[in-house]
Amino acid sequence: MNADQRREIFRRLALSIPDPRTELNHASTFELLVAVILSAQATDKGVNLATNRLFADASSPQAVLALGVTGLEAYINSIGLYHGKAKHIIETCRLLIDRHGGQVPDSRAALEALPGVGRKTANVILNTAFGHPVIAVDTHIFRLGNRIGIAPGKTPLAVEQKLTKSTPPEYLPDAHHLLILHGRYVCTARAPKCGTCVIRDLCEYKSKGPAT
DNA sequence: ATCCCGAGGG
DNA sequence: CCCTCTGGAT
Repeated sequence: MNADQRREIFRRLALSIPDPRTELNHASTFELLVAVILSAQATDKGVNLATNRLFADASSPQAVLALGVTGLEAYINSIGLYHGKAKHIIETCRLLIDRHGGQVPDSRAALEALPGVGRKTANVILNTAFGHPVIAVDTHIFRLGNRIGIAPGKTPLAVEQKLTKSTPPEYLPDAHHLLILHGRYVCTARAPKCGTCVIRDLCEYKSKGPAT
């Protein structure tokens, strides 16, 4: 796939997705961090259902820490992997207070030092909250990179590096959300909606059905 | 490589 | 029923 094709793909995605932002409910960077930790192997819809109640009662590191693991679990036990996530979030709140004055840090190293925060979550915060031109490679973007052929790679990190290198600079800030939303609603894991896909003719996926 | 682990969709 | 959902820690 060449540079012109990549630019055309992002141009069309930007036209079809006018508001490329996260669908995770949040009113602060701290709330976004908690929501992104919860979103691992879970749907945004399910996360929002839990965080709507959680953030109404506890919207600061101090308030969430005060809930304790068991108290926090009561809000998030409808989400998969909730026990581990509760422990991580409580520990993360403690570190935010002890090391960062209760604020969410804006460096990759400091973010990845927080329990429950790996490269993907750190990249989401850096991009969404702090405007850094980085691309968080989640399950959707990993799938699209390989399926479309825009950034094939065996690991999420390999896909991220190819995307970072090959994405037209003007699309880098929004690339993460353009790709993830396209993956969520059109280029789905199970039965991709190739019939209504705006980049169908530029895609390398071999199993496309007939155009509609 | 394996474990964590609930809800919704096909 | 099986697969998938904005992964991370061990």
